[in-house]
Amino acid sequence: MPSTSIPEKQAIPEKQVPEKPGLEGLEQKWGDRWEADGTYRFDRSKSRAEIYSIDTPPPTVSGSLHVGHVFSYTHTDTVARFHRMRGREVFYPMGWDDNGLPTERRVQNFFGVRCDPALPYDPGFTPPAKPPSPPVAVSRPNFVELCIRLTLDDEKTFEDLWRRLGLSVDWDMTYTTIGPEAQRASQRGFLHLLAGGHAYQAVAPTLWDVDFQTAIAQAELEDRELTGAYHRIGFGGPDGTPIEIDTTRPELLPACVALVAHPDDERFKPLFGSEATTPLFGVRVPILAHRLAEPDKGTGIAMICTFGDVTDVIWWRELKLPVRSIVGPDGRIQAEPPEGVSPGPMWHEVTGKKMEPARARTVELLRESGDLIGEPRPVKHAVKFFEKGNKPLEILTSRQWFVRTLNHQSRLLERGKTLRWHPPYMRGRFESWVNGLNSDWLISRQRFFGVPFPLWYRLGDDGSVLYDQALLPDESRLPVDPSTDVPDGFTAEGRDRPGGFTGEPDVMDTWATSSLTPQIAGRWADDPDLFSRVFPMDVRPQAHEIIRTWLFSTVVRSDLEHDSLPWADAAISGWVLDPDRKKMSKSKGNALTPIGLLDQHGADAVRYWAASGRPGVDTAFDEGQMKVGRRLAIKVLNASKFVLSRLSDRPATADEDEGGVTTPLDQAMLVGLAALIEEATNAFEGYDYARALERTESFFWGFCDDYLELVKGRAYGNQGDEGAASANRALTLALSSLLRLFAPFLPFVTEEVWSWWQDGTVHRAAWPVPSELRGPAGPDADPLVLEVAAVVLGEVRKAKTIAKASMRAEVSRAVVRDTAPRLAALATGAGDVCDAGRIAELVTEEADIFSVEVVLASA
RNA sequence: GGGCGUUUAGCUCAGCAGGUUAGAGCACUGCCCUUACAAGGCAGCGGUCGAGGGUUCGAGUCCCUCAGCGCCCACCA
Repeated sequence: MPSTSIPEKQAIPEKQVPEKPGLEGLEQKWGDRWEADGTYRFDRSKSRAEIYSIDTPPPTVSGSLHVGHVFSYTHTDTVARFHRMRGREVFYPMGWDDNGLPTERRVQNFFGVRCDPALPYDPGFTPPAKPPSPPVAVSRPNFVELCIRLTLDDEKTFEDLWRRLGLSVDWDMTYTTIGPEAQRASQRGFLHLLAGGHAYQAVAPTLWDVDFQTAIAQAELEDRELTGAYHRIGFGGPDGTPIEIDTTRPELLPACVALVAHPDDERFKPLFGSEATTPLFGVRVPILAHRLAEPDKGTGIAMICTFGDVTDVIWWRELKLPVRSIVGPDGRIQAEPPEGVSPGPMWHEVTGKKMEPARARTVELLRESGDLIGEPRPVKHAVKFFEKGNKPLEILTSRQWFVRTLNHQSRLLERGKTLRWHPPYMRGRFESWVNGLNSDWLISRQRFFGVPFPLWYRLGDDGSVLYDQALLPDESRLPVDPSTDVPDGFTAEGRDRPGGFTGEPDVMDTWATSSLTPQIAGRWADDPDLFSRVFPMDVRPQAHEIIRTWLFSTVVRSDLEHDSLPWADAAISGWVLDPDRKKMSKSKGNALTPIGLLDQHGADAVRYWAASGRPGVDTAFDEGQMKVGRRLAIKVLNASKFVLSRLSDRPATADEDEGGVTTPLDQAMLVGLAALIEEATNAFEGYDYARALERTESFFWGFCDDYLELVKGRAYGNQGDEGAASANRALTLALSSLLRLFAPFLPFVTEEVWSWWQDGTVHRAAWPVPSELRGPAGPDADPLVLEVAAVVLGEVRKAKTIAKASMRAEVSRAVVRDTAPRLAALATGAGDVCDAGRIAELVTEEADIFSVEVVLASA
């Protein structure tokens, strides 16, 4: 039997510089370590002033993360890391947006189920092993359970990717937009809106997606260019003369309620007040005047249908016209004709048809009846679609929930002005959206996987729904599902019985929930203490395309609920563009999965590319930049190795903190670095992480190429102990600052190097300040010393290159001509210049124009 | 139709308050195993800064006009 050896206590590794430093394994090593040490754990005992809180965008989990996500989430992470190092306690939760249509669709296909809100909850339900056809009907709670089950896997995958990328999220604070806390917050928020008169129910024309069979909000619209056709149709005029109108939607003829022309249009003035007769259906409709009718569009007179487009809605409302609707929720011409239309043969020709066939048939009929004038003329025109949909939207009349926005547009604009936008011009998008609002915010959806509206209605003795008698739950009951829960004062038997109650069947739109992400993440409904410490938050990072949805709706909710902005800053990120300058789509991005990029280039390298994309600017996808990032990370390792191995060579008695920086060249480098710290700090405070990175990187390369080369010999002791001590002291000071400056961008490699010689994590180390370098540099430090030395060294290198000589080649004599002050600066660094350039004799001559004459020893 | 952004080397981009011969990286060319680094280093080639006007001693940088590209918004029969 093999002896069981007691595992030896894990030896704490000596702080040391590896012989051959590399990037391999750093992500696993430090990822595990950060998790074990709780490096990014949020300390909720801190006060609001000490906390920096981030309203993280919850990615939609019914898909996969793509490079665009990696891009923008990296931006936020660099900012989070900066503020953490500045001493703020960073509240950086991660949310998953699992609520909504995309998840519903996946669940339906994956499990072979469909949701029927009328069914009771079945606690023992298990989905069939194979998706059956037709799908199994399940209750809403059962359906929601399946949605949650399916999204859990995605959420794990997403978390793994984020950890791999090095996001400094506190993974104990994740939330989901369908979880109980989110439901509680959503329902509580809704009840408050209702109590405050900000939410209301109305039967009104709304945009309707016939595939999803749900109402759609203005913010979810998308214009798409389609080829349609103008059809010229003759209406019967009052005096028998036909009135010609142009329409792209002749199938809506039976829904026609009026004709309309501009009030000043002389051609039609005589007709206003009289009636015309629709072709085929023979319905008499009034001829009216309205300013929105454009004389030069079509024939100058249009037919108003209920409803062909949003202009029809305006005409219908302002001209107080009747509704003559013909389209059902499924997108087909309904069975019964509307009032005023005969259920005769013409109606039978179109009823039950979808729009396209109905249009085709109507055109045939018009042609047969002689009411089609000329042939249809093809036209390209913009048609409104649900952004996630495939069919043109219809406008249907239905009962929906709205949140008032139109009555406080100006206050919302003020909020937008107070919010600090990064970059500032993004405010314009918010303002044009608010100015363009044409209806209140429609928040109800005729779907299932969303937060239910927390209310029921009384039923009349005849079984009719008494919409004005809503039954609301006490807040302590939240979250409730009215499809299974019972209102106070009723029993389950009363459901859907005359005299009883019925549950509100609709759910809230996904934006109605995610408009509360600050409240959800801050646990507003569950943990008021926490909420008071994080809200209003510091920053909302997000992409520009959802300013009109997510950003806008969050501002609305915070305004109504808290009378404040939800955050002080909005950091807007751009898109990732593929090489064709198009937005990188998921289909194209699939060839380049984020995990694949991380495998190939490493997290620090991918982050480097992402962080080089400036705030708000669309950025080209560029693997070349990742290679550059990787090279930078390797350079950090090697340069650090040089600096620190010098450190360990020295006798143990050498105390780093005691030594002074006495050499002017070292002092010059330190004051240059102090200036960099100032610049990088300012850039970060203005959310310009890209500038901070660019400046730091640029300094770092100069540091390696020039300063390191110049002081190398002296650091080894070529010029005596004091010079060596000064160089080594300056090198370690510089390395410490540079690592901290790079830490937000390259968290893995900087942490690795930090661990070679420092205690604790670099990510909780203090962000560098200029004084820590200006102090040791002393009051007489002159940056010119390094500048001139570097230029002279460059000229010497150039001479060697031209002579095809090695950089080690000896220079017997070098003559530097320059102005007196610059020569004076050079004189103080001459020892290092000669050392680095292997110059035997350095001669200076005063001159107006800089030049260096180099004589190689062997030449 | 209104608005915003953008247009700088072959490619990707800096150039923040106007100031000496316009910068970086990639790519390309040449040289160099130099004791931190050859998955490296050093150096070089390459641009009349979208077009045209204007302000200024001086403009890539400010103003006007125009064009290309992209985006946002709009009551597109």
